[in-house]
Amino acid sequence: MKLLRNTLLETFVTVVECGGFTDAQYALGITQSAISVRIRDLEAALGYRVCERGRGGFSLTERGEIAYQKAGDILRSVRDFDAELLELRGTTTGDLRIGIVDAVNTLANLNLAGALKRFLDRPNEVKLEVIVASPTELTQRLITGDLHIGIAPFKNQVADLAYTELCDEEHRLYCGRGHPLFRAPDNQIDLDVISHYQICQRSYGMLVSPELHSTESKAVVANMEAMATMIETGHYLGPLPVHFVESRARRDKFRELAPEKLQWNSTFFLATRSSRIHRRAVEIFAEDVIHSCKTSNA
Amino acid sequence: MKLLRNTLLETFVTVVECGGFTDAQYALGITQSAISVRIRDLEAALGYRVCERGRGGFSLTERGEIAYQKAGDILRSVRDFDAELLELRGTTTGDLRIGIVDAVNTLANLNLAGALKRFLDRPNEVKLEVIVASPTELTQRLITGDLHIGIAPFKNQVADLAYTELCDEEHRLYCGRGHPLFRAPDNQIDLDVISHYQICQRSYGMLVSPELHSTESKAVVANMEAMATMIETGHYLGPLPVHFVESRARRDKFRELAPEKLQWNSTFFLATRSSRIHRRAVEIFAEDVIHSCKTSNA
DNA sequence: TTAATTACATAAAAATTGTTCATGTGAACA
DNA sequence: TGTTCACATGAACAATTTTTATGTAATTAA
Repeated sequence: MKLLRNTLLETFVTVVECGGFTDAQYALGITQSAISVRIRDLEAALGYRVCERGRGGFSLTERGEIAYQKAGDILRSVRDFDAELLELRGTTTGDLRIGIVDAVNTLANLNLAGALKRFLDRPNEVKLEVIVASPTELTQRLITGDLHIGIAPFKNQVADLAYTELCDEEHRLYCGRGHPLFRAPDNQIDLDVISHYQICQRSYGMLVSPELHSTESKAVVANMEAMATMIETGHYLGPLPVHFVESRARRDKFRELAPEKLQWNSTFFLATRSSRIHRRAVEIFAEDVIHSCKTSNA
Repeated sequence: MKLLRNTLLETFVTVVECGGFTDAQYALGITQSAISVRIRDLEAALGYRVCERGRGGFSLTERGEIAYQKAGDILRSVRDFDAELLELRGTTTGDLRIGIVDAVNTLANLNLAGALKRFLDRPNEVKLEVIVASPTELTQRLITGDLHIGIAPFKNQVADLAYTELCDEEHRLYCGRGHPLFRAPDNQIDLDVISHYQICQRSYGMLVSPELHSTESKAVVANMEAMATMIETGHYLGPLPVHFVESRARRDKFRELAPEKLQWNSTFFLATRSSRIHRRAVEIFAEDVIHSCKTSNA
């Protein structure tokens, strides 16, 4: 590398260490005449002679001695400087603010924890920040630049953001222990029966089954844990992601209703700002998420 | 002179400081295309982009920011190095970066202007730079080599720096026109009375009168002008250097409080790095300051 | 004393590097 | 929809650096 090109000083130092021009030409890989010219130029620039040479032998002058010491010092710090700037080539720095919806940690296909591990395992100095919010809020904060990356089932996609499809999340309708339908036989449950009961909805309108659309719901919830709690009361039916129920050993507390007829998917996307050029950390983490998602689905 | 020729870094730093290529071409005295090529080469050498540019505006990338900081550092030390080697020739050259606290220009005993005149009157090619900062910041920048000489009331002296005492600065407590004490007769003012009023303090803890220590102050100020302004409001008492008040024809706007009991000194020092061998310019200017200080006190 | 050798200097030619000029491009603005 | 701005790019030219070839002075060997 040659950020600070410094032929004169390097030549001088090498010549001193080789004890003359003749040996230095091999060390430097140039001809003896080139060295002669370089030393002449150095002395012209300095305004004084740095060494005595010729058939009589090689020796530093008094000032040349001082110059040699100082040249060694500066060359060392220049090399350090070069190394520091080059190291930036591999290092990722800065803040990385990621926004997700709640309950993604059990979404096996997405494997967010895996992506984070992958990202953090590489050498970097990134400061991570993860926030949980609704898709609508995530969209807003991505546009303003408040977030760098959003992971959610974005249903209404906007032009300012770029979306990459990640995986599907399967939802079914559940009821809790105290609910009239909890012990009802499967064959007695159909859409018509279900429509007689209160349904608890998620507050952002993307997890609503089209079949249940007509039912007016009195309970609205903005969080997966809250939804589970509402269903556990036995007063409401409600949709939950399958992975959410299965991962928490709660199968005995919930009952799937008409699993053949009532199941629907929401698609998860990774979103970033499309306009501005991304920072390395953003690009790399996006790749990590997409990679770990593919791996999980394979 | 250019012992360490370094067009790329210098171009980069200049471009950053000019906020784009277009202005930098005048600062550097080359065409815009040359700049474009140089920045391209720099980025090729580094392996990453250092800045975003174009019609959309100029901005450093994340890494570019770091590179810019480091480049500035190395360029400073390279200039110092050049100057050191050149001084062996006999003349004084290079950068001389001096740091002072604010409001020293009216400190008669120090006579900084006199010292500068004396220095500049001698034949030399030194490029002067004077910056104003708090003693704490000056200490920091002296240690890093960012500054060559610091002049301030250094209270906490560190081992890495060498201090030479220069002179004392006398402080007294003042109030402004609108203040209740402004027209109070002298014999009614004592420490007890004073302690009932708000006192505005300097943010670096060296100009606080020991007698006033107990009083809790709600106003803190980092600059002498700001202190004067606060006192002029009539809401605060505050310490000011005597020379500051007297030199500005402001005696009628301020009133000294208990001048016999409340006066205290801060001692000004000249500080340089003790470890490293000084450059001629540094040594000579230090001598000039000390000399003009002695002359003023005589 | 003279010839050979060593260690470097120098001039001219060749190669390399850097700069300018003229023109192109794409984003933002009117 | 065209214009302008800020930079990119290619070709021609200029400057610098290196090599090649040769010269010179100081030693050393004969």
